[in-house]
Formats: sequence, C-alpha cells, structure tokens
Amino acid sequence: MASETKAPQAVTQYRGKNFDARAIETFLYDWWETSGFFAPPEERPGEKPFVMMLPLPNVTGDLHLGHALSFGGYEDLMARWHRMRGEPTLWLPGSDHAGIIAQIVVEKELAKEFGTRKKQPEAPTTQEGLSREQFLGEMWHWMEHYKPRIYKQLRMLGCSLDWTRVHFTMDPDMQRRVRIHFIRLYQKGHLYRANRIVHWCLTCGTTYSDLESKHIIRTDQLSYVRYPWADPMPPGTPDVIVATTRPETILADTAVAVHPDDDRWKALIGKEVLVPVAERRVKIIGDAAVDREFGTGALKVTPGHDQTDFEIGQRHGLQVLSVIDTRGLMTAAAGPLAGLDRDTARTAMVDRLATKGLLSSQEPITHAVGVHERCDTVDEPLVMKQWWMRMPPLAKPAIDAVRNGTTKIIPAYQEKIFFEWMENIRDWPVSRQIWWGHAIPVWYCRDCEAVIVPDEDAPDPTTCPMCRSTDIRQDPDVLDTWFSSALWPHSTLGWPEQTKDLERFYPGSVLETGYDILFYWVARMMMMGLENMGDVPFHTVYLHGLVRMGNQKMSKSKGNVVSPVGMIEEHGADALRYALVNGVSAGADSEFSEGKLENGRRFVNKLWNIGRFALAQIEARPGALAGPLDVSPAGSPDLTEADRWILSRTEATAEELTRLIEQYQFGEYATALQQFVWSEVADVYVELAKPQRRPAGSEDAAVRTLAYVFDRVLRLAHPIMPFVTDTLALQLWEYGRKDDVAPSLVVSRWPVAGQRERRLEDRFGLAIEVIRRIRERRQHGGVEPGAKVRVSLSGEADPLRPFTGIIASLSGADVDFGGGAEAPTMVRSVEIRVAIPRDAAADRTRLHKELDAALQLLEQSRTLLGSDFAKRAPAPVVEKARAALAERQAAVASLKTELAKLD
RNA sequence: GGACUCGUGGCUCAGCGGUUAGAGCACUCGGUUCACAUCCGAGGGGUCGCUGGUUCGAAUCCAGCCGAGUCCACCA
Repeated sequence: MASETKAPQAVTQYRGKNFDARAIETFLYDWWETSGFFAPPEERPGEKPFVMMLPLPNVTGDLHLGHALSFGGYEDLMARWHRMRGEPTLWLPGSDHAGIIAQIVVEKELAKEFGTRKKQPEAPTTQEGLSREQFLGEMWHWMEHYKPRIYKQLRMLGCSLDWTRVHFTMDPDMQRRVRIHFIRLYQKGHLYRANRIVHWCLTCGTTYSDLESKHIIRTDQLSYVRYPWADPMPPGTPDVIVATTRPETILADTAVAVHPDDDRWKALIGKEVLVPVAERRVKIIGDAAVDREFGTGALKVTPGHDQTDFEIGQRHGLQVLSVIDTRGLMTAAAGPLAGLDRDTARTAMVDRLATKGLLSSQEPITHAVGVHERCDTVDEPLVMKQWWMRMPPLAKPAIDAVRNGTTKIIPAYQEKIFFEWMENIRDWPVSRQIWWGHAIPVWYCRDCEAVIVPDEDAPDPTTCPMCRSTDIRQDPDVLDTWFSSALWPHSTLGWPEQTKDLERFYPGSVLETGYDILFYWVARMMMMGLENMGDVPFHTVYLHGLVRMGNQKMSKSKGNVVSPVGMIEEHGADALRYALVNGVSAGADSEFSEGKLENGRRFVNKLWNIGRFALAQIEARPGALAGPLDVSPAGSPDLTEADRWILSRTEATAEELTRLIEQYQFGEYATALQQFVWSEVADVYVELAKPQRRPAGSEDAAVRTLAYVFDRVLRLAHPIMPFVTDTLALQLWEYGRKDDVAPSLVVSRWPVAGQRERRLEDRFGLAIEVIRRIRERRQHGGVEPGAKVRVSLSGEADPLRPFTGIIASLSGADVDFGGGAEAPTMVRSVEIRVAIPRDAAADRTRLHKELDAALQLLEQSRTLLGSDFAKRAPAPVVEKARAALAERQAAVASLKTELAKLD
C-alpha cells in the first residue's frame, strides 16, 4: 500500500449547502487511489481474500448504463463492502482488445483521418496501402488513445479497482500466456484444424461462431425447381421438385435428400437426377433431417453452402463443392454464373431455370435468416480450414462444478440455462480472418505441408522440423477475442508462473456480469480455469439484468444508448449508482428513468444535509464528544427515549442491511437504506434532536447520539454512495471521535450490529402512529396549523407515557392521559381525544366510519380464530392473532361507547 | 420445436405461505422557509392477469389458460 496522504482540502473543507458532486469527486477518487486504499493489503496468515475480476470492457468502447449498473452498482458495492468487512479485497481492472470490433473502429478512424480508402477486395479487412505490420502499428497507436478513456470512465463511477494490477488482453505478457495456453491445449488434443462449414461474414471478412450468429425474420422468394431424372423412368414416376430460397447454390448440389420414411419418395431413394444447369448426376438419398412438411418433401443438398446440408453430406460421404468465395462472388466452378455476386447470381439462375422450363413455380416465404450479430450481414456458410476447440470434454468439469455447488449461479434459474447450453455444447471455431488479435502459434511448411506447433517455451520456428525447409509461414489468422478473455481470472494473476498473486487470489470469489454473456465468457472462463488451474475461477456467479430506457433494449442502432458519463457530470456518480441499483431484484431487467436519477440525487443531498445538521450540532457543543463515544445506556445516562430509539433502530438497520448484502439483495439494500435514513433518521430523529425540542440537559446526549448514528449511516451507505459518505466521514471524524476511525471510509469497518431495545422500538412505533392520527384529526378538524391543541390519551395508553414530550412536540399538542369530553379516534387500543371544535354530526359520521372499519377487522380476527387456524397454525402466529383480536375488541367497544354517548 | 422469465396502485418496481399488500415517481390538499435549489405533514388510488387445485391460511406453492419478453435449435 502506498503511504496515504492527507485528504484533499477540496474535500475536507467543502461546505456546500447542497452536495455538488463535481466539487469533490475527482479529488476524492485520486486521493483514494494514490493512498493505495484499493489495493489489497499485505498478506496475513489465515486471511480470506475477496477477489473479483472486472468484466473487461472493450477497449474502444464507451461505458453505457449497463456497465454503470454492473461496475458502479453491484461490483463496487461488493468490493467496498467486503473491504469494510476486513477481507483483503482485490478487484482487478482491465480492458479487452475486442478483436473485430476494435479493428472496425480503428479502420473507421483511419478512413476519417486519411480519407475514404477503398478496401482491397481480396482481403476485405485490409486498409489499402497499409501492410499488416503498419496496420497493427496504427492499432497500437489508437490503443493509447482509447485505453485512458475507458479507464477514466471507470474512475468517474467511483470503482475501487486496484489500478496497480491493470491488464490489457493484448499486453505482451498476456500474448505470451495465450500462446502457451494454445500450445498446451493443442498438445492435449483439445485443438484441431479441420475443413468444416463455418459462418462467414462478407462485411467483416471473417468467420464467426454460432454464438455470434443471430436470426432475423425476412421474406424471400421460394423457388420450386424440377430436377430431371438422369435415367429413363417408368411412366407415372413423379417429377423431383425441390424448394429453395437460394437457387444460385444449385450449382454446388451433390444430392437430393428425402425423408427415409416418406411414402411419396422412399421407393426412389438411390435413383439419380440431374442438377439443373450443372447437368451433374446426383443420387437421391434418404436422411431423417429432411422435413417432410416443407415444400415437396425433397431437399437439394449443398454441403458447401449450408450447415444442415454439410451435416447430411458428412453422413452420406457426399462431395463438397464451392461456388461462392469469401468475397461473395461466384467462383469459376459456377460456370456460366462465375464472377457474379450472390444476389445477382440468384436472379440469373432463376432466369436460366425458367428458360429451361425447370422453374416449376415461385412463392414468397417468410423465414428466419442467419446474420452476423455485429453487422446484420446475411451469413454465407463456407467450408474453410479452421482451428477448432473440442468443447464437450472441457465442458464436463464445468457442468460438474455447478451441479455440485462449487460454483453457484444467482439467480438460480440461470443454472438451468447454463446446463442446457453446456450439455449440448458444440466445438468452437477459434480462428478469425482479421489482423488485430492474438496470433496463432502455428506454422505451415510450404514444402512438405507439415503443421509446426512449437513447444511452449520455444521461440518462433524458422525451419521445418520435418524437411528442414525454411519456406514456412505462420498461420495468418488470429484467435477469437473470447479465447483470451476466457483466461482472464488466472492469466492476469501470472499464470502459468506460480506467482504469489496466483496462489493468493485464485480461485476468486464472485463474477458479476450480465446474463447475456453467460456463454460467451462465464462458461468459457470456468472451462479454461478448470483446465489450466484445476479449479473453478469463482464460487459465485451473479448475473444482472439489462437496463432499458423507454421500455426498449438499448442499442446503438436504435439510437437510444444513454451515456452514464453525462449523468455523472450532472448529478454525480452516487446518485446514478443509487438510482440504478435501487429496487431491482437479482437478474431482473430494469427500466431506468430520469425520475429514478432524480430520486437518487435527492437522497444523496438528503444525506449531505443530515450531515450538515449533525456537524453543526457537534460544532455548537464541542465538549459533548470529549472522550470515547459511549452511547450505551450505562455510558450515557442522559440519553432520551428518542436517542435510545434511534440507536436501537440503527442497530436493527445494520443487521438488516448486512443480511441483504450477504444475500446479494442489493436492490432491497438500497431501498431499506433510504427508508431508514429518510423516514426515521431525518424525518423523526433529526427533528427530535433539535435543541429547541430537547429536554433541558439532554443536548449533549443528542450530539453524541447524532455522531454515533450518523457515523453508522455513513458506513452503511458507503458501498453504494462512496463519494458523499466519505466526504462527510472525513469531516465528521475531524471532531473528537477517537475510537474506530480510519483514514477514509474506504478502509473503515462495516458496522457490527449492537444491542437493540425491541420493546422501546415497538412502543415508539405506536407513538408515531398516534402522532399521525393526531395530525390527521387536526387537519380534518380545521385546526390552524400553528395552533396548539389539547389531546387526551386513554385506553391502553400507558406504554406511551414516556413519549409524552415527543408526541406533544411532533403533533403540536398538549398531551394528557385523563380521557376527556371529545370524541375519540382509535389507534390499536389507544383512545385519542383531540380537542377540536365540536361538530356532533361530523363526529357521528367519522365514528361510524371508524366503527365499520374496526368491526370488519374484528370480524376478520374472529373468523380466523374460529377456523382450524387456531388448532393448526404455529403457536406464535396464533398468539399474535389473539393479541390482535383483543386489541380490536377494545377498539370496537370504545367506539361503541362513544357513539352511544352521542345519541 | 425446446426451455426460461415476467404479468402487483397512473408509471417503474419490491414483496414470493401467516397482522389492515409496500416504496419511489406522479396526483390532491395543507404548511414551512437558519440541515435540505427545497423540505415537512396529511390524503386519494390496488378483485396482486384469468380459472381451478393444495393448505387452517395463497399475491406468494401446483396445474391449465391468456398476455409480454428472452434464450437455444431449426426453418431448405
């Protein structure tokens, strides 16, 4: 830990009447960081560190609200809370090189800077005029621009990340680790190179995996095409007509498939037809993948350009023909269509079929079409030689880990989704045809075609170990960006070296991220962690929902992406963080709004002003805090009922908030915090702490109570609102408190709940209900707001005697316990008589209304207790119901008596 | 086709077996202006999607249905 410096004056001397986050946030964050508060302290024996990896944002990206929720809401909340619980906490930052996305971003930047450049058609991702080395030079250059941007945004959110351990997935040492990982996986047989059908994006010029593919609904022409019989057939043999939306691929057909149980066709399996235009003889084969309901039940099989057809081809040993290249142009194999792009070729083919009389009919069809999720370009399935990762064996241990609880997923229903995917996992194509990314450590010999994979600690090979040729060349592809991020939890800690960090911080604790990257990242981290480390990377996966605004999923194309940066600048990070987390339950999507942000801002300001009040009281009575702060009844005999009440409520809240955070119920934590701070501390206690409301001689007790309660409140609120709380704590701690203080809330201790006075809490609660009712009666009775009113309490009012002064003060009444002439109102079994101008008619109406309500409640109690409830329900529950019945009986009796008097 | 989630006051959501179902925002009324570009107080507003079932007791558990959304596979 760096030596901590004194907190900046901009913070300790900030005295704004309202909290202006801009005045202090940057100073405070810089101080936290330079003081080393965010780095885990020196290792201590027996410690249990809390370790979390930041879900690395794309280096070229900007933070969006989802990040703000994730990083500034849940993760920083957890990091700060665990740190305050005394656990050495490591929250490790970094960014992802974001392969294809970053390459596209920089290509656009280059285009802006140097004018539009025509892309070379044979290598779509190449900037014309730039060699691969030059282009990568540009990429690195731009990284220096983007990296600080994204890191600054994380700092603005207040994220307590350990910046001494920041990593970037393309750092040279990370590249080395990825290389070693690749080589080890290869040597163990988890990686192989194969010629298979893959998704190809014509816009991005690269392959992509199933996960990066999505479907859109589109309407196309469905063409029915007749495939003439190759040999003379007996009369009555039906024509073979297939339905296709891609007639241009007919030229690559190598079979026609029908369902083996299809009565219309099964007798014809094994016969041959001629592929139109190509005039090639192909067999009719039987395969269960064919949908009998679709079209005529006969399917043209094009293994070179369709996923399903490729699989059918594999099963039947069919030849794979290619008629479309990586630019989307028809190849020489397409004969008359060679050179046309795929869309033109489609029309041309239809024309030709029509001319030849082979086009039976056409109709529009609405169907799902696979597209690349990055750019919505329609998928062009191609057969290419690619590196693949064999997934099922890697998935097995990860499935087991979740099944046996080693790693727990929250919310639990996501586990089902995890299993579903993992148990049906398919091999992962990991090579990408772009330049920005991790190189594949494989060389190919041009002379003997050997595949050369060096040992993990060997330098790049220069000669072929098989034939000694020097004509070898490295695989030009790079690895999928998720290949490197899958290693993040161990590679950032030094793997494969057995570093101190790796030993101390692996396995980690929690992985918090959006459910949308469960497969992309979480599952893969688990698999690679288990493979490389023999242990899971985290014991808990907390998945949060999406943040929507205006009820729409935010996306760049919809143009409704709202930047949290502007919100922070306007309202402060605390307000934003609070607004995002408040009232959202685990895993649920949430709707964000200006209103929520406004509420967050006002809550932050409320806290600030409670602080201003507390500090002013403390300053006014400096002697009150001399010596240790003891607010136990023994240590402070001058405490009033109100002081003891708020102290007890504070302990109750500490207990409750601790439980909520422990159970990952962050939304409820935020709500409960606001409830306590606003309705109890501010609206009730602060009012009762004002000198003009204090019984003489209890002023010092109020100051001590305020100091204690406020200190607890700041700690309890710090995980979600770090800036305003630490500013206040630093100022509060200037005054005399000697015990339990820290240089900053960041490194202070989370409160341990102390003794409560439950009876007092209950009775005080009753007093508050009574106060409410008096206020209501005053208003409805037309009493002048400032005027004093006389109130008599009777019935079961004895427990309220200690609170006479409080009731009087907060309701503007002179209170006695004698009963009186006025018509009462009932709160539970306490009769309240408020002296207001009598109006017998109004009294009667009101009393009747109250009586009706009371009778209904009484009836409910009686029905309940008259049923089997009394026999079957647990004793404490029945006891409660009995007490309620008694109270309701008393209330009804009292109201009846009063009504009788009126009549 | 398979699976999952959600349907609670005008809006956004909590609550997920036991008192008269809560919060924020919005709304109505009344105050205040040396903690609070505000704040305080009071109030109106809910057949907890529908129909059955389990239970002494269901917004909460189960089944079916209706509606909204998501994921996985496929759509030639």
